[in-house]
Order: sequence, then C-alpha cells, then structure tokens
Amino acid sequence: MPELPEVETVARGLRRTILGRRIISVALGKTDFIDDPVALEQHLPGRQIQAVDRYGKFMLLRLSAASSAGRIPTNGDALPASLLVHLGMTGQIVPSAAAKPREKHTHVCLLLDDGRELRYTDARRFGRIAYLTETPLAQELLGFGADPLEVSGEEFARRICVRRARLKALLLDQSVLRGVGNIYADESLWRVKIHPARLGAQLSKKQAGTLRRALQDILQKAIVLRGSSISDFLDAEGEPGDYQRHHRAYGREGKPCHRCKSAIRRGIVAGRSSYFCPKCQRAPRGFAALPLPKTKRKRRD
DNA sequence: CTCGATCCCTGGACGC
DNA sequence: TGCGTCCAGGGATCGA
Repeated sequence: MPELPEVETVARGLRRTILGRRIISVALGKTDFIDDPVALEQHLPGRQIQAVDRYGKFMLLRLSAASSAGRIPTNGDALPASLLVHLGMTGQIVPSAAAKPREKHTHVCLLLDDGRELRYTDARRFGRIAYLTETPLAQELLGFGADPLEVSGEEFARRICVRRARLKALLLDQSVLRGVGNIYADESLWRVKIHPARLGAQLSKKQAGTLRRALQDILQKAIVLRGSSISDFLDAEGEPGDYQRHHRAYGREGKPCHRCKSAIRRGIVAGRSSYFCPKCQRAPRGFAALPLPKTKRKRRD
C-alpha cells in the first residue's frame, strides 16, 4: 500500500541513513520489474547518493557522476543520474548489514561504501526500478499531475470539477494528482461526506476546496504517523507506520461509522474496492454497494 | 473522454 | 490438515 505518506516516510528514512554513501557494486535477483537491469549493473557503481526525493509514489535516488579510482568514464557515467524506485504494493527498501542474510524476495542489493547493503525486496514485484539520466527522467515525470500537498485550490478545482469521471477514479489518477492511492482517497472522501462514485463535475467549487483541505490534512497527519501499515508496509528502518489506527473508512466494512454508527460499506468504484458510509456519503443514483459479508470477524477496531 | 476487462504477481484468507 | 480458489491492488494496455 505505499502511497504518498508511506513513500515520504521511506524517503525520509533513507535520507537519514544512506545520504552521501557511494555505491560499490550491484547484485540483482529477479529483474522483470526493472526497466533495464543491465543499466543498473553498468552505471550505478562509483556513484554517490546525493539526495533522496519523492515524486508522487516514486522515490528518486539522485546520483552523482561516477568516480571510481582514476578511471575516466566514457559511457555517460560522467553525468549525474537518478534511480527511480516505485514500491508497488509490497516493495521495501532497507539498508542492512551486508553480512545479514537476505530476506526472501530480495531482488536488488546495492553494496555501499560503508559496508552496508541497500536492499530492495518485493514479493509481488508490482514495483518498478529504473536507472534514468536527466532527459529520460524529465520525460518520465512529465505525465504526472499536481502534488496533493502543494496544489492550490484553483488548480485542484481545475483538475477535478471539469471532469466527468468519478471522484474516486480522479483521486487515484496519477496524472491528476500524484501520490494518492486507495486508502487516502477513501479517507478524504469520508471526511468530507462525499461518495466516491460521484462525478468530478458534480463537485461545487466549495466542495472541491473542502475536499482538497481534507486530503492535505489527512496526508500530513499520516506522514507524521509514518504512514499506514495494512499488511506489510515497513519504512526504511523496518518499522511499521501508525496511521491505520486513524482510518475511518478504508478496510472498515461492516464496522460503525465514527460519525453516525451506520455500518461502513464497500463497493467497487473505478475498479477498486471503495469504503464509505452509506448514510454520510450519499450515493449517486444507480450505485449499488456490495452486500455485507455474513461471517467475518477478524480485525479489531 | 471514460469505461470495464485483463494482465502482471504472491501470500493470505476462505471454502470444502 | 490440505488443497484449490479467490482476492488484494498500482499501473499499463486495449477495446468499447
């Protein structure tokens, strides 16, 4: 589930732990989620990790030009580059002692100049890793929408209120807003009492403003609590986040709404499970929630 | 432009 | 207990 707050948490952890380290060597496992695995092996060694940025759900490891002992780079390694990392559903990136046994599903190991290894594990391999020089990187980032934490009221309304798509689809669309996923889309819509299946064009300017502020507030609080750990999200220190305790809609099917006590319901919107309060969030005509499952008592809360 | 369907992938939950 | 099946979900892609 890494969405914006989780990715931001991981990026902050990496800034604390690996900034300034130089990459010595690269070891790869399965590579079907890597754009060009050979490029990693060829171009990463000798480069220093100078910054860790977040762009939506992507992390960007900013790398210096390569500088290994006396060798003159001839293949573009004299220029800075970036390693683009998307955690997908189950990706984790954690520095650990090189001697420590590798976890299952470890697919990328970057040996660092302090003896540690930066390890990327991803059971489902829905993540993505790409080595990109400046121009391809800029090209890559072109297609993304506004940063939800920075977006102005004007721009938010411009991106949402003119659209005929459902709000849930718009919030999840990375070309509209970068970084929002299923959890924070549902949480912000619950907060402002708007149903996920409503259309963007049905939102008034005022509602759009309310939604934007709710989304920002929720994302910021989630960052403070180091994200939501649903199944297996761990930050760069291997620690879970705490924001899942504050969820009001996501994953709470059948549980009482914190405002009105109605049972939270689930429905499919934009192809994704969406959680909402059937009373607080009035559904558009024709929208059918899924029937409540009979037997299922697992999660507390 | 927007939709749904399909695929990718594995682990965990569920049903028998 | 064990096995099969379904589902989760971000993103790409394709056809309607």
